[in-house]
Amino acid sequence: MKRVTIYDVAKEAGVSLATVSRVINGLEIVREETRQKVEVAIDKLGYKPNAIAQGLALQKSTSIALLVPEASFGYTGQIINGLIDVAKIYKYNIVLHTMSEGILEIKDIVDEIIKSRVDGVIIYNDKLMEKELAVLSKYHFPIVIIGNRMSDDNIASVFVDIEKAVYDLTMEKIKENPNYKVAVIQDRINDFTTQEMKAGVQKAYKELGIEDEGYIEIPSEYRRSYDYFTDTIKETPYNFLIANRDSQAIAALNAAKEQGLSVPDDLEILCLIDSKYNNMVRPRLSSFAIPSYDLGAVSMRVLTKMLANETIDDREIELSYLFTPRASTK
Amino acid sequence: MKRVTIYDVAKEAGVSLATVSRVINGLEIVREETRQKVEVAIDKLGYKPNAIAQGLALQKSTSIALLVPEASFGYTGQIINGLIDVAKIYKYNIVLHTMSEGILEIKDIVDEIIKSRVDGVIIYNDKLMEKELAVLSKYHFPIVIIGNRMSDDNIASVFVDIEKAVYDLTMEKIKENPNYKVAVIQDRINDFTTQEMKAGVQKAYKELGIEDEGYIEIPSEYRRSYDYFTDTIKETPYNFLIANRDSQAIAALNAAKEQGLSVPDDLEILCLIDSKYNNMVRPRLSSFAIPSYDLGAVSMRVLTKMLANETIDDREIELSYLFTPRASTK
DNA sequence: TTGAAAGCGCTAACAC
DNA sequence: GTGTTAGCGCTTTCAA
Repeated sequence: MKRVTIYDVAKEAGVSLATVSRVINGLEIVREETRQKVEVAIDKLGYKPNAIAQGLALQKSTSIALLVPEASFGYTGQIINGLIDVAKIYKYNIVLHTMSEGILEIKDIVDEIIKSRVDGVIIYNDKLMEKELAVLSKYHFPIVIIGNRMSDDNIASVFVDIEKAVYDLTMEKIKENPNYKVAVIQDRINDFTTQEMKAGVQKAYKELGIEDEGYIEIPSEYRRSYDYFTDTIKETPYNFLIANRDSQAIAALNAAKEQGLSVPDDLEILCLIDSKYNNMVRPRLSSFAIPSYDLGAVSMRVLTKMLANETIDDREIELSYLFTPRASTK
Repeated sequence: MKRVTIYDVAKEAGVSLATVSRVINGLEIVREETRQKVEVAIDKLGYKPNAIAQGLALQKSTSIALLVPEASFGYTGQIINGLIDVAKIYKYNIVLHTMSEGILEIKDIVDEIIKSRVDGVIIYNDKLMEKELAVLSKYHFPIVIIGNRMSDDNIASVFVDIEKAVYDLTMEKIKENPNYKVAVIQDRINDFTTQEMKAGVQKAYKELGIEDEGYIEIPSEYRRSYDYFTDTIKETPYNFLIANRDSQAIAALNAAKEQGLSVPDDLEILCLIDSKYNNMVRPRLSSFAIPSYDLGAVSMRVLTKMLANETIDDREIELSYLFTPRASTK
């Protein structure tokens, strides 16, 4: 079963391959009658243009790369869905790459990606700090970062201001009652997000003249945060715990309940990411609904603009979260 | 910033482009001295072979397509991780496609995918029935199906025998006590899996001479299975509920507890898919640990064999699950 | 409006 | 061992 090429169609229709090319690209300068002939031939032969050859001739691939951290598809999944929906509209394919734990530097991965000749790349980052991402600006290559705020000639970003979200929340709590103790729980998997959250609480406390308050580091001897909280939560000096992922908040929630604490009366718990599981635990988990689908969709849209050389008014796009109170907070 | 091509390298090194090609492809017939020159030139110019052009010349793209149902990345994520890890070894790129709810027939999607000139495709299916997948055999194109048992000249499959898993479990229960009532909960999102599960219970019951027993259909007026169970679970005639996803089992679990039933004493609940959330609810959820990472990894490995024209001893690869009892079953 | 031909960057015979 | 050259399938001037 030989693949049918543009030559076969041309021969079948009795025209030149240039004409066939014009027809499949919808150029207007083809006489209606000729177009008909070509279309009949295309149908008859079941011809599909070879995207690879088109890519070579046009110097572009109509595909973009998506780079995500490994194994975290729970949250990333929504981002990917948003991204794919927009990509479909603009007829881009998505090539998926994952960043395995510390095997390669971001630079090496991006080198690999660029070599594969995609037209652009979207990086979802919840781990790398700004300085690690700085190398990206050396590439003369369209890049969109999800998670961090940064921009450059060929870099745009889409993000939620986590630091501000946590700051606002903390402020609200300690304004009501200056002795109220708010703390962020370390998320070992997401260094970057952890730092953002930590900066948020600490900024609030600093304004009250308190230093280095509001951060719970999970000691490395604990493999699971559940074990840590089981050991410590009864004596925790905090009234309000902020976790990144739902699973961390649930771990704290379970430990608290099992150690005889009442949530939210003795201890309030909240997580940033809103997932369906937030509604499945008891008490139901309050959260910031971070618009993950939108993060993906907006990123892809921005990238298509960059690829089309459209002017982009803002290369640092902040999306807003929605505080969603449920039963785990007062 | 012009892209550097093989010609530039050839000129820089003072050799022909054929020699450069040999060097980058690691062919042995290049004199060491020449190789050095070429490598120096490559480094100096920062040359990377253009994968698109290589694809054209070689008639292959070294990328494969992955087709998954939309929005279900929770479980699919592990499959993707397995797949990517193996893909990396064999230097394949993965182009991600999703199957939106009923918009297009599988045939149309696969047509699109083939047009993009990937070397093969892996389809994760939890929805389509065998007959819907049958159209795939018309393609002269390497396909691996995850989920269903099927094979053909250019089709292989990797799956867990869900029907058997459910059958075995049901048998065990009703052998202990013939009056024990086991039921499978409909999963509207995963028609195929639902049918497999249903067939499993019903086969067991049929061997006892009981027809059409053991299946709970969630009426369409209920948007969430939680609401359905809240209304009905107190009067449920069943002792043992089998769900597909963790979220369904958790819904039943919560409803049961809230309606005053004790799990597992009054009612046992179990789900097929093992996720971290199984350990986070109380009582902890028993499950079949379906090896999702392995499903992905094995599929990719099989596909690489098909692409390399290696002989494959078995095109229908069954992976085994591991029953993982926790606190929600006796 | 259509066709001829060059070129996109690379591989692989085939010569030398 | 290395160079020459003909494709791979398509787009796009430039002529006709």
